[in-house]
Amino acid sequence: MDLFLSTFEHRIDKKGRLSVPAPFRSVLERRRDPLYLFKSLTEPCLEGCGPERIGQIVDAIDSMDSLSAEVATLQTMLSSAQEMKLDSEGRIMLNADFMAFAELNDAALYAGIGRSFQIWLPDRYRGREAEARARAKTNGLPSLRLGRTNPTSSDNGGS
Amino acid sequence: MDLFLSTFEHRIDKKGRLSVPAPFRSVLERRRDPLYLFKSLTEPCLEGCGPERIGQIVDAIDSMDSLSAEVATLQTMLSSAQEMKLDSEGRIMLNADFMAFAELNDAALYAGIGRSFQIWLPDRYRGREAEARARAKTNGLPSLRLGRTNPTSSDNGGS
DNA sequence: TCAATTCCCATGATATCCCATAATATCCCA
DNA sequence: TGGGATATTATGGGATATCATGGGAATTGA
Repeated sequence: MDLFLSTFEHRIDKKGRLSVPAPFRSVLERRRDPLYLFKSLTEPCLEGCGPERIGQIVDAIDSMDSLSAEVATLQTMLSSAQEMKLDSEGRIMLNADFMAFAELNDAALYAGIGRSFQIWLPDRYRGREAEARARAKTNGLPSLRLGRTNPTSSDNGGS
Repeated sequence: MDLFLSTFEHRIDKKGRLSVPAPFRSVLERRRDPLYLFKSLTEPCLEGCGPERIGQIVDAIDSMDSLSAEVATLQTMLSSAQEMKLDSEGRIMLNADFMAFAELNDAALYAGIGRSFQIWLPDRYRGREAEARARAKTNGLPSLRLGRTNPTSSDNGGS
């Protein structure tokens, strides 16, 4: 299983182009997956993933009551989602909406979080990381049960 | 699986013409599908889709009690549906009924939601989006029961 | 005949393609 | 193991194609 891991900071050039980290590209290429980006529902960042997650959202909508608030939320995700075409150098172009939403200007930080990754304003990401580490020190770790999954545990502490 | 995703805002010119976003056009062209529009049953917007969705509605009606209120509702969708012809530049012309229903004047916002898309008055759409995002922040994300791939997975926090 | 469409062409903005380059990482062989 | 040779990567810029949009002319239809 190949995952999106580690962080990378890249420049956004005058034309709005942004290189996708080569390790992320090779994950997608190995799976012959296109890349999708959408605006996070909860944080000021963009989310990147492959088609399977998009498909899950589409299927979930079809199986739910179309008048529910949850469907509206999921539709909001899809309406901001976009299949990104990479140029021959492996770069994407962020549209104005994406740029404004994550408040990006001339640089972006990729943070791999397993099955998906996020794109942040670099300074904001580093601030959040510091906060998260401080919280871990005072509040202790979230319950993480690693290794041999015992029968009842829902594995992948995800996200 | 090619889907209608992302949002696009386009101008409606003095002649009433409105460009269909190129990515939406290429989805339809790839499938050699005509484009259908109809008035949403639940919201002040237009819905756009290919023939398969129209067929689903027809099938649903056929399988229901023809005297039920639901059938009358679904028939309303069909009776407002119209096959749109695109001009050589990929534009459609909205009739007066469609324009009035969605309260459009000189601009329209396309919002892709997977297998179909919607056409909104831009400001109204953005208001709805803001509401949905606020709701997601306070109420949390809909629990995406991710596929049938892995019955034990607690969804790893989507956005 | 008049109004409303449809066809065709023009145009500016913008995305995409293709090439170049510098820095870094990887390879290879002594 | 070292160190030069080679490949990869991120980045930039000019040329080209695509797209949204607008307007005039031809065509339809009542």
